Amino acid sequence: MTVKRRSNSQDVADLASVSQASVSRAFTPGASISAKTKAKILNAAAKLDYQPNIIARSLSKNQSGLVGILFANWDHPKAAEILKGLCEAITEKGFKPVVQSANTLESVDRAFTDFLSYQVDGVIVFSTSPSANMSALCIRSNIPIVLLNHTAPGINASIISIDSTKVGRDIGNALLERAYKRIAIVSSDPNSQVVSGISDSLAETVNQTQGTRIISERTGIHGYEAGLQTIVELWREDVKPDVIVCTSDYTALGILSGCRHTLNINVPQDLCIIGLGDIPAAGWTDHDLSTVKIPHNELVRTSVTTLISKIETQSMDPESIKLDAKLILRGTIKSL
Amino acid sequence: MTVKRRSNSQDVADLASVSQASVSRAFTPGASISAKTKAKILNAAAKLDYQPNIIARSLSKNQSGLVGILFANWDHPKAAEILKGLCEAITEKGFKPVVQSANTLESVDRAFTDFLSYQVDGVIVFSTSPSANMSALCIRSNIPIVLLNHTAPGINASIISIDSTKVGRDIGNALLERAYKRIAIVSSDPNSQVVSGISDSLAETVNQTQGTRIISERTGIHGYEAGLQTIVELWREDVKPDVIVCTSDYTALGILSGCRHTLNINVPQDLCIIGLGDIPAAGWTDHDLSTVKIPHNELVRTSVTTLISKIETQSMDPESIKLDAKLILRGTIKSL
DNA sequence: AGTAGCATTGCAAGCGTATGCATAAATCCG
DNA sequence: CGGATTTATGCATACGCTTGCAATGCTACT
Repeated sequence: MTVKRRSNSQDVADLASVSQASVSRAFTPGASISAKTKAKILNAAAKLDYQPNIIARSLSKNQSGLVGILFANWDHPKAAEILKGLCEAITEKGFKPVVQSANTLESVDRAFTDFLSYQVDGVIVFSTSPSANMSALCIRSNIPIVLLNHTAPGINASIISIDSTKVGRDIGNALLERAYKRIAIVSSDPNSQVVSGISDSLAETVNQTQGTRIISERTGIHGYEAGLQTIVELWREDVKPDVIVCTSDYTALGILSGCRHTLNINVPQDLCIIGLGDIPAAGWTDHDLSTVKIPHNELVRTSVTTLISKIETQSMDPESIKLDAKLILRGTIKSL
Repeated sequence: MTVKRRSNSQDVADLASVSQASVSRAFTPGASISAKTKAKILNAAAKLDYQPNIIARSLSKNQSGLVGILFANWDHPKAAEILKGLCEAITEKGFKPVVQSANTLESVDRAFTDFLSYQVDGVIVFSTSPSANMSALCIRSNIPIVLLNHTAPGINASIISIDSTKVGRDIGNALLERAYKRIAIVSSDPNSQVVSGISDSLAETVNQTQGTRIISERTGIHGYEAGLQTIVELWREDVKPDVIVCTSDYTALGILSGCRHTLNINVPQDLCIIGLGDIPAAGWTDHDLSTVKIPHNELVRTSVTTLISKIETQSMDPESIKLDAKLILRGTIKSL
């Protein structure tokens, strides 16, 4: 079977007896063309099943309409939701998302190179751990970049994240009000700026009150099973915490399960548990986990809006936007 | 600040004192070029921070290296994992994934049009409910299309899915062996071919044994809360099921929770519960849900491999591949 | 009617790369 | 060493579109 060639603007022009340039203008919003010829052209185009070749358009307009999404944090409980949001918002703005998965540092590097090859107009990065080369890549690339819920020191990119300082303060205050004393922090990624922002501000808040303090901090704990194991270990210590602040809901649920089924710890009387993320399971009556609701939708939309506006204004000035995350108190913290 | 223009092959050619054509060849694997000039060119390219403009390449090669992913089923528990797998496999093959979210029928249509505009070389569709226009679009588009775990009647596309007939038979046999009698089927999407494949084959299997039968079938039930509610409703009926086959683990977990905490139903003695998907929570000791493990990784890899091979061989012949899904028996079914 | 002013159209030159063809250089073999 | 063959390079064109510029057609006003 012969491959049927896609028809191009010249074909349409011939059929409509106009110049190829007019066909182009018929498909360019706001171009100078009379209603009559435009109709004639659209008609012919429909007959030939023609639609503009965006690749070719990109070449002459020197912008591809492609937005790169560098996605590293696939384990994030809301990964799908976030990616969906990104893709939809990008599409809505008239661009197309090109997704690149990146786990290792080299792959980040390669991903950026690839993006540049594809002439993407901008890049959104979703990754918890910052990468050293990122900074260099941003400068070299000369296209706007937005980091989603993730900061990196001295980077030439816009940053959209939650206000982790406020989250830490809110948690601290909630704990102080309820006279909890000994706080343990359990986190996954030791390099996450959001996590360290929360714990720093939490520490600062509770340190103002005599007798309340952070007694231990564990990192690299990730997921339900790891949580289960962690609570067992923590409970072997001489000084046991009466609060566990956990930077992942899944881990927090593992801890909670360990308390209830393995160790018979009375939650929330003897131990308060606070997660992060507000995954659906956190709200299930079985668990009723206190947690922090992260405004993913807003984060996502803000990222895209910010990026696109930078693309359209050709601006490279980095911007930093912090959104509010709300502390949700459920059954795993004493009620006042 | 003046925008620094990206350097192009001509710039490199000038710097290396060769023709532009040679630069092109230096970046084309297998092209006719001497090692010496190639080195000289790569050297110059590095100095100028040059890399080929793939958009321009696409134009002359008449293939973009883009693969469209039409993703509708974002609620799928493994959505992120699947999308990650697709993106990585596609990248690995030297292509780039362009992701398009599609919920409504019109958006599917628009997505395809957009894909064609972007000259994608092939499309992978992940969606449970088939769309009528899909078929027409496939034919019109003249590019290979692969449907992932989703079939559609008379469609001109390759289909990669689990062997739902075998799953239904396996479940049926497991139930017969344990002398369960009254089966209820609870499913989410009434249009899913995989779901109907399972229930048809399950019905066929159990119908061979006197006294065992499917007593009710409910569709449109989706998620944990819906499951909770469904079991309450089912338990108000005169004839109660002693098996619930549920085409989503989340829903199954909701049902299970309802049994244990609300209705005090003895699982698995009085009621057997079987889910679909084997999400992590299904394996948690709290739940210990019997379910069907779907080989997502294989499905994903097979889809991509199939698509890419069709792209490379320019073949449009649809292919249908069925992979095995394993029934996993845990605490929610009687042990033999 | 004549002309200034504007809206519309066509012409042609790009955008950055690939590649067929012709030519030049290198290699081989007797 | 010379001619035949292979390999390397350059030239020029094509890919499908946009857009500045010039030419044309039209409207309105004096």
